Order: sequence, then structure tokens, then C-alpha cells
Amino acid sequence: MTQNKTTKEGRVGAANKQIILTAAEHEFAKNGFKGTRIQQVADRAGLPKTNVLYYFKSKENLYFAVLEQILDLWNSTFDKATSDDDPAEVLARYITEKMEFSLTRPEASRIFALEIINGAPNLTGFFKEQQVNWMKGRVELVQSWIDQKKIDTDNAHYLLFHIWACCQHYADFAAQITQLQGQEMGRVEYQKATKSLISLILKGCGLKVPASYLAS
Amino acid sequence: MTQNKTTKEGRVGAANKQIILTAAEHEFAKNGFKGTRIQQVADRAGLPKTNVLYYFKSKENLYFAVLEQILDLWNSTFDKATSDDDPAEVLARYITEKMEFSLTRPEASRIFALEIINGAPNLTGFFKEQQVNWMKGRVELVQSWIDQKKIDTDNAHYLLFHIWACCQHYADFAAQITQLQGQEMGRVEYQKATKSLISLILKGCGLKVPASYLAS
DNA sequence: ATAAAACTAGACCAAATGGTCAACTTAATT
DNA sequence: AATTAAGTTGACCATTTGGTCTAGTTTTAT
Repeated sequence: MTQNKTTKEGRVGAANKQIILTAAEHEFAKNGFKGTRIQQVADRAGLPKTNVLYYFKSKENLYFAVLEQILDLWNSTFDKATSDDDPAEVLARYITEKMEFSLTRPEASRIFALEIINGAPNLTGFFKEQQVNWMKGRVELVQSWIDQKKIDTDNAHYLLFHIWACCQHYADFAAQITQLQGQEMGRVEYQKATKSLISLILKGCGLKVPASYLAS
Repeated sequence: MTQNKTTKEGRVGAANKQIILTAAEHEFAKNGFKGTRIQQVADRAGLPKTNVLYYFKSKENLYFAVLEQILDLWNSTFDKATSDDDPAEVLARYITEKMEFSLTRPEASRIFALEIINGAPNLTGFFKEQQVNWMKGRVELVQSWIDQKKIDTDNAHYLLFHIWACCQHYADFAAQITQLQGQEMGRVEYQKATKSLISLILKGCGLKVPASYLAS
């Protein structure tokens, strides 16, 4: 008889919560926090507005829940790479993963972009600390490669920023890319872009592109 | 006696309009279109709200005016480069200019970023056509360099996207960069980042970095 | 000087919106 | 079967906000 002191949710609740979260991710990505109406989320979820507020006490609360859900997706194999690994392999794989993320979860990327452009007012406390620590570790890794002369670049921070920038660009600025190319980027185009980017970054760091990542 | 059929603005009007536009750029960059209150713009401009609406008939109108003003800043020497020019010189200069823009007008960059993330609903018609044409021309330029074997990259579109992505990142994601580095990027840091980026991109395309752009 | 136009600004309004309430229905537990 | 908790929903409310109206003040042109 496990029983929380607060309200307990049944099956229906768990399912609805997820439906609402997905709908909310859509809407927040499209309109930002201020621009999103609870009613829109409700409509997309196929539920009355009151119902959304029943599960998530307020709009802010709902937004936090969306952010939290997205943060779990941030992991990658790059997190566990060490200074003994081959930078070419590690970076190529990291870029591949980030590009895959932009392809499959562009909205998650956009929500973060909006949040950061607005000064990241909600990415404080634990979130912030976590990210800072991650960055510190990855900068140290790249720096160790630099020290070992395994990689030819002058600043670990900037290299990482440039990789993110390029990968996220495909998600965040998809609308512009579609306009400028006259067509949406599908999986095929993403693969080409990924190989093009890997080539650019690795060569730019004096690395040889591993055979498996070479453009066909 | 030149006289428009519509209202004509005096000196006070011209000055106020500019004050309001600057204030609006600030606010829109910070909160997006929906998130910005006319009252906020008025407060920042030091004028009553009614006054803002007197000069710009509506919030939408004000937003368009801000967009239009920003678009004039988009020009660069890259626009006039030809296939006879040296790609290394041209690209290095283009990157330098774009980075300078991110440093001096980050808010202009952010307004565009917000607009595009939202699907660029207001960058239609003339704006869109203009941009598409610009892109077409620049892609042709890069392609001609590729054909002449002056530059080693497999796709002109993607190369341009990657350059933009990196440069804009410093404006759009400044809040994140500040958090992760523990300090804001000033002119000195921008110079380092610029050189780092130039090195990355040029080497990534098999180009030699011109002496004047080499990191010290 | 004076008339017309440009500008200022407080009062006000209708619509939109986040959120509450109370009554009701369905699901879960014993 | 009965009781309790979870979930549903329409009616409603207070506040915010884009925008109007009107009446007055300052600039500008003649």
C-alpha cells in the first residue's frame, strides 16, 4: 500500500500527462513561453483546458515539465570519451549524434534555443551547474588532445561552440534552410550535411576523416 | 512646398520614431513579438504608450519597422565577391564581418533568430525573395571556386550554413556562452574566437589562412 | 500673429487569457 | 457493492493588453 501524501495518479493520468507534455513541447517550440496559450496546448492534446491545469498546476509548471523531459535527451557518447580516445573518431561520432538529434527532435532543440536567446531565465540552479560541469570536463578532454598534439586547434571552448552551432542550426533555423534550398531537409540531405560538416570540422582541426564517415 | 498626402512628420517626430525603434529592438530581442508589451517599449523610450501607437499604428507595424531597419545591416563585402577573388581572403573577411556584427548588434541577430525559429512568418514576400536570390548568387560563387579546385568542400550550401551558424551563435547564444565560460565575451575574446573560427573553416576547406588573419 | 498640422497624454474599452470553483463522472480499492 | 480517490468539464473571474477617443499643447509654415 504505497501511498504518497500528495495526489496519486492512475493510469489515465499518466497517459494524459504524456499527451499533454508532447502537445506542449510542440506549442512552446513554435511560439515560445509567452506566445503559447494553454488553450492551444489543450486543443492539440484533445482535452479541455481545465484538464491541462488539473495535471500541471500552472503554465509555468507545464513549461518546467517540458524542459525537464527534454534535458534527459542531452546525453551522448561524447560524455564518456577520454583523452586516450581518437579525437577524429570521437568528434565524428559526436557530430553524427547531434545531427541525428536535430533531425529527429528539432522542437526540443528549438525550445532550448528560445530559452537561451531570452537569457536562459529558467535554466538556473541545478540545470546550470550540471551544464557548467559538463563543459568543464569536455574542455579538459579537448585540451588534453591539444597538449598531446593529437588535434590542431587553439581553443577548446570555441571548437565545441562551433560544433554545437552548426548542428543546432539545422534544427533551429530549419525554416530558413527550407526557404533557401527550396525544399525541406530529409534524412538523405541530413546525411550529406553531416558528412560535409564532419569533413569541415575534422580537417579544420588537422584530423583525418575516418573512413566510415567519408562522403561517398 | 513638398507635401505628402499622408501625415508628414516634423523634427520631433523623426527623433521620437528612432528612439522608439531602438527601444523596440531591445524589447523584441529580449521577449519576442508576443512577449513584448507596447508599454515596455514606451517605458524604455521614455514616452507614454499612446505616443508609441501614434507613430506606429499598431504593435505589428512597429515590429515590421524594426525588422526593416535591421535588414539594412545585412550587407557585407561578401555580396560583391567574384569567382576571380581569392576564397581564403573573401571567406576570412566575411567571417570577420559577421563576427563583428554579432559583437556590435547582438540584438538584431536575436530578433532574426526568434523570427526564424517561429517559422519566419513575417519574412515573406519581398524579404524572402531577396534572400533567396542572394543565396543563389553566393552558392554559385562558391560552386565556381569548387569547380576551379580553389576550395575543397563538397557542398556550397552547407558551407555557408556552417559559417552563419558559428557566427550567429555568438550573438544568439551569448547567455549560454557567458554561463559556460564564466565571463562575458568582450572585444578581446571575440577577436580570439574569430581567428579560431577562420582557422577552422579555411583549413576545413583546404585553404591557407592569410597571414593577416593568423592567430597571434 | 495666426491658422493648421504635428504631437502629447489621460481616460477608457473590448477581447483575450491564466487560473478558480463546484458539480459531476469514471476508475480503483477494500 | 460501496466508498474513496482520480479525472472531467462548463461556468466564471480578475487581470492584462492592444488599441481608441478626445481634448489639449507645441511646432511649423505663411
